[in-house]
Amino acid sequence: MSVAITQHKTGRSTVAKGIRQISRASIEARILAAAESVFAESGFSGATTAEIAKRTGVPKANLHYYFKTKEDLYRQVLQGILELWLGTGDQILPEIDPAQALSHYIAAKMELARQRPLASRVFANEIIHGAPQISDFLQDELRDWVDRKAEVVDGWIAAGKMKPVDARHLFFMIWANTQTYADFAVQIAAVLGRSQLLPEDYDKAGRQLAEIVLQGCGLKMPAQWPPAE
Amino acid sequence: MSVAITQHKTGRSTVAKGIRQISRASIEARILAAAESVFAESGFSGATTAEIAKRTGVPKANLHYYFKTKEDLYRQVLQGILELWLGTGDQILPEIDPAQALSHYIAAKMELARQRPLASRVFANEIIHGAPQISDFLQDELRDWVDRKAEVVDGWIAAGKMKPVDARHLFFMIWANTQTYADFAVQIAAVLGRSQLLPEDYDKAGRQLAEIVLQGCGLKMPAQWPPAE
DNA sequence: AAAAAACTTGATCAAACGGTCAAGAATCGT
DNA sequence: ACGATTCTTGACCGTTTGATCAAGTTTTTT
Repeated sequence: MSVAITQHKTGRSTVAKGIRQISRASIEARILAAAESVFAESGFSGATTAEIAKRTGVPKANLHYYFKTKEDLYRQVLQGILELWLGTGDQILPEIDPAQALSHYIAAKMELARQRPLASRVFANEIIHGAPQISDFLQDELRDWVDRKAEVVDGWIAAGKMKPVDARHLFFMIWANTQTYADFAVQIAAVLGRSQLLPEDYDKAGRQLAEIVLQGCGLKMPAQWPPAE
Repeated sequence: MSVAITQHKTGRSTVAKGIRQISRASIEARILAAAESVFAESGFSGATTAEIAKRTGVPKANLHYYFKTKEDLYRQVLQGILELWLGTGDQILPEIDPAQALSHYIAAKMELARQRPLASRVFANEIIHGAPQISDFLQDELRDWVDRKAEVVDGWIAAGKMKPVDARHLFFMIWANTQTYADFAVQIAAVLGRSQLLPEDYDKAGRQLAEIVLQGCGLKMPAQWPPAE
């Protein structure tokens, strides 16, 4: 019985603690989402904690309860974005067909630009202003990532599967092109005479980028576009 | 004699006025240069008039004598940058060979990224944050520019001089790739394991971009790279 | 030479902002 | 049930910043 009670108690408190954790995680997530949109719109300096609090729907003091400083909040927003960055490119492996791998990567990056343009803009802003918070990430994780992927590409080239190109600049090309449709969306929309970019714009951009990149690497477009999961 | 005196006076005053204008233009140019670097580093919100004044070497109050407000100064910095933007691409004309025209354009844009990275960053920052100051430019001048150039490209395609590609997305591709080496220089340098980008990096990037773009358009690289003026 | 115009600059101000605090409300552990 | 912990919030504070001003200096005009 004491065991039962203890179990009951333990069960109750565990559930309660679980609920509190979920609730805490939930409000933190809401703050982070609001912060991402404000940082994307205004940059780090232009963003105000008051605006982030307002979009979250909590008083400013409450926001500072969950995130000590604005910089702290900004770092955590960036953290989530960096995980997105390295999360793509899992198909770039020696045993995969290069045309398949590259078109898959391009499609995934373009999809990210379409679905998470705010994240892309926060990232871009951070880099443009000298990457004060993420220079370690760039020099360590990202550089390693590129080194590994470049080895794969070089392997394809050595095996005669594609034309010789500089693998690193190839990645820069794919990054630049896909991110430009998130970061510079207003410019592209203006030139296209639209108020905002449409799904078909991203689709066309991704397809043409894949066509030109693959062609430039001496590869054939896969029959299916966008490539299957 | 009165004529001579008058001439002398007029001469003196004209020269004096000329000197004053030159002097005024000179200090304004120094302020604009300092402002460009501060806006590039910190964005519009992050930039302070105190820092701009400090880099110019004048008291803050003096800066406000020449430029009424920070926004005013920012607009004039942008103005100069927009003129750079439209100043390239003069070789994209119906009668020019497409391979020649495109490789020339790519080289010119890459050269701009190398020589005016601050300008590129100020521009990028403005666009990322919604282009509050230059949406008119994007919708009018830039859109017209692209419309005209796209017609030229479409003409080349119709004449069978190059493979059919979407001309607008082709320009977006060139812009994205060249500007990325200015805007994201710290990221690219980090991935390449350098402290900063070297001339040879820009050179390699430009050459590979031209190779891939031209190949993608079914064109041959010109014998000479970078192309002659 | 003297009045007018243009320029310089230290001091100052009001607004905005990041962050704190204390007091209270809600929830949790036992 | 009740003390302890966690959370909420309006009020408040020190700093930063864009901008102004007034007093003075230099240059220009006549």
